[in-house]
Amino acid sequence: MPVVTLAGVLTVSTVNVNGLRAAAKKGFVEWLAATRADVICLQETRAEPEQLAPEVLEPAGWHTVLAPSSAKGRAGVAIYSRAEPEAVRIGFGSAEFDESGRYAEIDLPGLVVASLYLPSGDVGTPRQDEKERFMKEFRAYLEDLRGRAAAAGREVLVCGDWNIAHQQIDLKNWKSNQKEAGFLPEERAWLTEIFESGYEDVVRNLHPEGPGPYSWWSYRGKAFDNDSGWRIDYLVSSPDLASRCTDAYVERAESYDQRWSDHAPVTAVFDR
Amino acid sequence: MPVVTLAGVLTVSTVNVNGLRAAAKKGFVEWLAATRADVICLQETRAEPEQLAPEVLEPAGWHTVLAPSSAKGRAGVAIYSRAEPEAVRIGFGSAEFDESGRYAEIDLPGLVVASLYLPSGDVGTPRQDEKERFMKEFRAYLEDLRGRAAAAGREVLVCGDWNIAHQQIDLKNWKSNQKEAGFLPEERAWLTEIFESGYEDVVRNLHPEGPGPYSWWSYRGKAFDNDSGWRIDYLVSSPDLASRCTDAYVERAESYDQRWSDHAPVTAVFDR
DNA sequence: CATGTGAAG
DNA sequence: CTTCGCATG
Repeated sequence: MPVVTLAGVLTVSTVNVNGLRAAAKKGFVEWLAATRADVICLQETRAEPEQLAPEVLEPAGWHTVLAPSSAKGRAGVAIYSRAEPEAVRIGFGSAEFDESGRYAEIDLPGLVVASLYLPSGDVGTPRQDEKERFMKEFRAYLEDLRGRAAAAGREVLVCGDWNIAHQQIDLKNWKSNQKEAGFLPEERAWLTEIFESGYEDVVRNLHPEGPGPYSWWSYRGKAFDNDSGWRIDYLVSSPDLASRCTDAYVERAESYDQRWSDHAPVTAVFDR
Repeated sequence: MPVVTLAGVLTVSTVNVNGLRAAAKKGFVEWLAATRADVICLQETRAEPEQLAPEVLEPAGWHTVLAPSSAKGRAGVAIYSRAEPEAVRIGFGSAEFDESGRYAEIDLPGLVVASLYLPSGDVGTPRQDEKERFMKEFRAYLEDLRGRAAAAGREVLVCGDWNIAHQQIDLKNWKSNQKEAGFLPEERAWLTEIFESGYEDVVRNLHPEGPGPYSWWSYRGKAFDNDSGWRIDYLVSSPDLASRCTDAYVERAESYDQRWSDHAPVTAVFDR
């Protein structure tokens, strides 16, 4: 294991990069070089492998999995792992979504790690219907995954941009957003179901008090400077792994111009 | 007449701005404030009036005429004049092209000034057919214009991006461009006809020797730094006005990053 | 307000 | 290589 990681622990980060090409030019590469994470899940890569610079596509010391969307420039997830995956799977068995660059998972010893990019949705448009279809299908998949992983002696960690703030403490302006995609009652209830079904929100576990920590701030207006954010990026794990989480935090940039995405990395540390 | 202009002369500039909004941010506003021109013809404004900042739409001391295309973000011509026009006309009586933001003219005392943006064309595509249709219709209009203007006691000056280099001395790499739109034999012959029909190329009149002066350099490659340009922006005038032209030049930027368009202003000075 | 695409130049 | 429109976020 490379010396830069921490012995005895597993560190996992997830971040929606909002275009990996743009992020790479603005600081992602430096962040990648400095991080001590063992596994990194990316969302919204919005690139084909051929469009990526070598230091992004094949950074030294990392194994990379890319799952681009069949629609150019849209969605796309990736997983970077210092250890070589025992298996790689793209999609979750959905005819509609497996080519959409929204889900990939890898097997590591005793663990399945997934990168998820749930559709954003947009109330009153076909995007919201798409989000609902995805939620329904993915909910069933999570149940399936739990059983399969347990049978194989693996914990589960689904990291990504879930595009839903769960509770009032998960976004700054909850009152004005009750009818907006990302904080609809049915979306929140869907997350509640998942968290009551035996999956855990490891950041909230360690930070039961809000507000935040937020992981996304719109580029519009002064959202970042006002900390007018949303917590929509989660690391969702099976219970035993959750119980081994010793640290969890958002790597919020110090200033607006140090950002390389509208999301910040969310990182959790687990005892091995 | 404003003090910044030159007494006893009429100065006219023409420039393809390649997006007036972008140009305004990069230096067009400063150029406008500094110019001594009395009339300015713009092409490729690519904006609706509402999209323009006040200092561009209604600069102090200028009367402005905007002729946007009905296709958003495409083409568009404009005329800025320090004197109030006696009349304004958009289009040249063409069913196909009058809404396409490619022609506008104003009457000034003793003079008709027009801003023309001829289609660029692209060999082997419908764009080239469009260019040919435009050329045919516009050729007839020029004949008509000559007669009408003369009857009204006005000279004619048609300024703009004609998207055709006339002779070998009008582009750096004429050999490799003989089959490219903008230097096709039939396009060159069309310009020759116009110049032999009693319209004059005032810049070439004063600068019979080439190469150039070029007025456009592709953004691709190192065209500007290598002065690999084309002379496709012309001030085309009736003979009496042409005989009064005392100066004519291209305002080439000093360096690549001082440009605010891929074209440079072409300016001519006439004794009044 | 920002990232991509695609047409156009 | 650049502008702009549009879709998406």
